[in-house]
Amino acid sequence: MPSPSKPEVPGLPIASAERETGLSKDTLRVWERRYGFPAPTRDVHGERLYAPEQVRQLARIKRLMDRGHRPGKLMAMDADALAALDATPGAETAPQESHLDAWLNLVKTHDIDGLQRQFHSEVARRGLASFVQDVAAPLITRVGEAWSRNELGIFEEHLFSQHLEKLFRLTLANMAPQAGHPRVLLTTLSGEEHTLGLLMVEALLTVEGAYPLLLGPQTPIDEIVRAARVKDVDAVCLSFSSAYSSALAAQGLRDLRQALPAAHALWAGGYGIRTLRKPIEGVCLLPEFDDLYACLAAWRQEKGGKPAD
Amino acid sequence: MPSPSKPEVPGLPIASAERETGLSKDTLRVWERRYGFPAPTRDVHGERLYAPEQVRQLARIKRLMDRGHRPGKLMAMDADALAALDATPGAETAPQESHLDAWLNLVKTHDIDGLQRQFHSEVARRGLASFVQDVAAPLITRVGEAWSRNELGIFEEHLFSQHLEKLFRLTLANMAPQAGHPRVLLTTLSGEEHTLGLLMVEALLTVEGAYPLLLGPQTPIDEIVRAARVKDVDAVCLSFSSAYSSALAAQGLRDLRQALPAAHALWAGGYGIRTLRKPIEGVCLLPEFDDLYACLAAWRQEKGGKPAD
DNA sequence: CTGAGCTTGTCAACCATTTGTCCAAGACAT
DNA sequence: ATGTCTTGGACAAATGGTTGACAAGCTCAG
Repeated sequence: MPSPSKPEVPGLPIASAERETGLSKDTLRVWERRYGFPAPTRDVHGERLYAPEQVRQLARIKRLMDRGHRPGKLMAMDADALAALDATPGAETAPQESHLDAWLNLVKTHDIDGLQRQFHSEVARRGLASFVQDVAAPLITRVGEAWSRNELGIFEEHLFSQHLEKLFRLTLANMAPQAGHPRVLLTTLSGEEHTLGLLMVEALLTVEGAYPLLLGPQTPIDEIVRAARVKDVDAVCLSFSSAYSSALAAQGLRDLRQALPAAHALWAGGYGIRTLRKPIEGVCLLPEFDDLYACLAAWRQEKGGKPAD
Repeated sequence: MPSPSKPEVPGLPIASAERETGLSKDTLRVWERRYGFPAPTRDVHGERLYAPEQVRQLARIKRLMDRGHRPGKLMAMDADALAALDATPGAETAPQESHLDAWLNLVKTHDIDGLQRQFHSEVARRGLASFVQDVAAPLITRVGEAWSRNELGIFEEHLFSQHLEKLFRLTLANMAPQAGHPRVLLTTLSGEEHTLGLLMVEALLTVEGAYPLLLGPQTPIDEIVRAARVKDVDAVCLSFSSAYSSALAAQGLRDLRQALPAAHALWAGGYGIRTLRKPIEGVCLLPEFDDLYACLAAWRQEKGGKPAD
């Protein structure tokens, strides 16, 4: 049925071109007059007929114009040059600082409703990744400092942690499991109770299209090994809070590295390893969140696995 | 119910053809007179009977007209040429558009669970503002196009809208009411049923720290005026989908502007006003989402009001 | 930082064609 | 009678085309 000879569509009328490209009829005509570019054929009655290929190029030009390019330059380019220009991303955004103080006040005054709403609000506002790096992490630090300065009680600190945790669990539950790669087991060593670090890493991994497996805190080393084997993960990622002794962390990492088959990578993140000087054989240290991205990229390149999309 | 094998379908009367195709009786008759195309048989009394095949072709013609083609040319084509034209992709291009195609597939296959998860996931991933501009809006357009190409039924389109709406309502409910400025009343004029545009604007306003007041669709003009007065809003924002006639939109805006005290600003957004040429006195036209930001900034500067934080 | 000059989208004026709706008058069935 | 249908004529609105003008925005010296 699909005849080998293409039906060869004559072309789209100017109204269609306008709809498809978002360029007004006037503009289409004046471009033709000035630059000679959209050179549509004419039907028997002299009305314009734009070839689909032309329409596609016009739409591309429109997009580039919206990015700030000027028509005159674009018209002088051929299709290839336009395509090259089209593949260039934009800029990033910067975080805030004074905002954090306001939040600290919410914690101090036990305004849990306001806190919860602000959390949700901020996630929706800036996206999960930015929330983790630019809001949650700094805020946790601030709360810790405030606590050590005795401006906050344990009660407030726990309240804060619980609500932040609730937010992460709720948000992550709503996100698709993705089933992407790499598969990463998330846990902490015995003695490290803080879960928030794990949740933040889980969030970042999910956003990046990886497949995090949250095991919860305080898993004994032999159990971590068993879980890694059973779940066939690509990497094990441990989180260390600032309260954790860096010497203990180093020892634990060495022990785990020895017990864990080389097929599983071993990553470690969090404030607790910031003071570690020497690299540990076979362990990837991620003192900053950005290091996690680099680590992910490296794994994907090494594995040759496609980055999901 | 009736006999299972009944190829003997005499045809549909003109009233049915009108319902099926969306073309008025007058139009059907005048086409027959002028182009000779819909050539229905007649019953004993000389009344028109349209064959199902004809009705199908008429529906296709109607869809193509909605895409900017002119009736006269379409009538001159045979069924094959129409099918070819129907299948011609318009301006479909773009880098990450492949992503949108995946979503479109979810819609086509009624995978509502997957859709819902993907929605949540994407909001968390990129933040609400980016979701609105870079995902929801393009996706709505794509769904509309797919529908006009008959790749989607009305059922799928409604399912899609409902779930997207649900997402917005849930997300917005979780965000802080903010109580910021300006206070903006959101609604549509009578005849415009689409709510999604309003919800998207509500989302952007919320993110920007304004105070949106969602009134729901189809509010009569005098009621809008009353609501604006009672709720003491700074601006009224109307949304027009692409289905809304731009002439009607212009008239409605003029009428409302006249009835609305000058203290309330009047904004209008959506595809439906993209083709409006002349600015309307005292009305701020926002064909693109970015224009909303500019409009907000302008209002805040003019009012000298502090930007909420 | 400013002004001259170029760029560029929009609009007006005017014409031709297309096209949807309305109207008048008659036919027929309920 | 009343409502729906048919026919054909008339007409206003919309669309498309051409040419010319112009204001707002951008660029680039000075």
